[in-house]
Amino acid sequence: MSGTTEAVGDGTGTITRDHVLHTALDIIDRDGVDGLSMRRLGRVLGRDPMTLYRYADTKTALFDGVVELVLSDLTVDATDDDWQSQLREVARRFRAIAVAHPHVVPLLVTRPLATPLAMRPHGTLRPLEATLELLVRSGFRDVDALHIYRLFFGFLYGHVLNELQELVDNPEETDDLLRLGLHRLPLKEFPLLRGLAGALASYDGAAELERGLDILLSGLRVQLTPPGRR
Amino acid sequence: MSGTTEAVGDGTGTITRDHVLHTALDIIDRDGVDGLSMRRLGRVLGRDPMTLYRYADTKTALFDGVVELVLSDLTVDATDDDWQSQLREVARRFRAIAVAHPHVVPLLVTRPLATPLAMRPHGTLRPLEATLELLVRSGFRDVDALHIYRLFFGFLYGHVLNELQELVDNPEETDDLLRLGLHRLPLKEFPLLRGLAGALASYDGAAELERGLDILLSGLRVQLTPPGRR
DNA sequence: CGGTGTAGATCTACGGCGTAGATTCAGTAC
DNA sequence: GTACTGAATCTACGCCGTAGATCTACACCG
Repeated sequence: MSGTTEAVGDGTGTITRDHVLHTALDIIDRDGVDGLSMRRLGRVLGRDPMTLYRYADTKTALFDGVVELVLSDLTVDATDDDWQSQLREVARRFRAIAVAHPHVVPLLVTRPLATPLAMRPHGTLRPLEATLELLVRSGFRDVDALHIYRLFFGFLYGHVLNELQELVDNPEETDDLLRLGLHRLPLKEFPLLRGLAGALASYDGAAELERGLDILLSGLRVQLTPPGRR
Repeated sequence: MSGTTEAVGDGTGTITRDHVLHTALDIIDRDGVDGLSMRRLGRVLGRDPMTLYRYADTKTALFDGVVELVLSDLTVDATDDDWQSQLREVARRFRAIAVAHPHVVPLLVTRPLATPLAMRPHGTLRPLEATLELLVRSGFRDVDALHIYRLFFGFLYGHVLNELQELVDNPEETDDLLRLGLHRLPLKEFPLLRGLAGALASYDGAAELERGLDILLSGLRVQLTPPGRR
C-alpha cells in the first residue's frame, strides 16, 4: 500500500508515451494546466520524474503531446460532397472536445503561438490538411481554401473561448444577477450588461455555435463561391 | 552603478500601481509571460519583491492588471451611427493592440477562462458594455446585441490567434518551403499544406482581417437586422 | 564463467519560483 | 523623548524544471 495519496502505477511493467500523455491529460482535466508538474506526473505513474524525459524532451513538448492527443479525436471527412455541412460537423466535434477538456483549451489556442507551424505535432496539422482538401475538392482555389480554413478555425477558437468563460461567481445563489455577481458592477457604468443577467445565465453553447455557423456560412456563400462548381 | 544587469528603479521615490503594471508589461513584451516573475519585477523596479503585493494581491491578479492596462487602449464609440463601420474600427484597433503586444495575447484570451465575469477588471468590461450600447442604439434587441458581441469578439480572438501563430522555422532561408520548414512534412500526408508555402509566407494580417470582417458583417446583414430601423 | 558494453532508470543537486509570516523602518502625534 | 502605525523588507518553506552523475539490468562475447 503506497504511502503517497496519488500513486497509481506500481512501478513495474512497461510504460508508453501514450500512458504518459493520457495520465498528463487526466491531471490537466482534473486540476488544470498548472496542476501538472513533472514530479506529480511521475508520482502518479509510479516512476521517477526524470524517466518522463524519455517520452517528452521537455515540459512544453509534453503540452504539445497532450494537445495532439486531444486533437486526434477531431476528424474531418474530406470526401464529403457538402462542404458546408461537413464544416458544421467539424465545428460540433471541435466544440465537444473543448467542452470535454476545458482545461486543455488554453493549451490548444496558445501552443501554436510558440511553435513554428512545421514543428507542430503532425496530429495537429491533419485537420488543417483535411479541411484544405475538403474545400479544394469542393471547387475552391487553394488560397481561398486557406482563407476559409483560417476564418473557420479562428471562429471556432473564438467560440470555445467565449463559451468556456467563467461566468458564475456565487453558484449557490438563485437570482441570476447575484449568482453572476453582476450586482457589484456600478449601475451607471454597466446598465446593459447588468440588464442581460438572464441572457448570460441561460447561455446555450451548442445553440450559439449553430447561430454563429449560420452567420459565418451565410457570409461565406455571399462572399466566396467555388469558381468551378462541380 | 548597480551590480545587477537589470535594475532600473533606484529604490527611492514613490512607486504606483501604474509603474508596476507598465514595468510588468515591458517585461512580458520583451520576454513573454514566462519571463515575468515577481522577483525579476522587483529587481527592475528596485524594490523588494514582496512590496509588489501592495499593488496586486497575487501574481495572477498582476496578469489581470496587465490585461486591463493593454485593453484600456481599446475604445468603442457607442455613439457612432454606423455600427458596421464602428465595429470595423474596433477590430482594427484590437488587432493593432495584439500586434503591438503579441506576448500579452495568451493572457488576453486565457484569463477570462479563470475569472468570473463580474470579477474581471472593469477596464476589460468597458468594451463589452460600449459594444452593447452601440448595437442597442442601432436598433438591435439587447439579446441580439449580446450574440453579435460574442460572435464579433470571438472572431477577433480567433483572428489574432491565427495571425500571431509562429510560422517561420528557419528565418535566414530564402525559399519559402525551406524557411517555413515545410519540407520536413511528409509529402504524401500534407500535399496541399506544402503547396501553400507561398501563400503562408506572404500572410497579410491586416488584409485578412478585412476579408474576415467582410464575410462576418455580410453574414450578420443577412441573418440579423435591427427590428426598429432608425 | 567473468568481463564488457549499453540503454534505460534513478539520484542528486542547482537555481529559481510564489508567497506566508515575522521583522524592521519611516513618519506622525503627542 | 515615546508610542503608534502603516509601508517596506527579510527570512524561510515547499515547490518547480531539468542538467549531469550514477546506478541497474541485461545482452553479448571471450
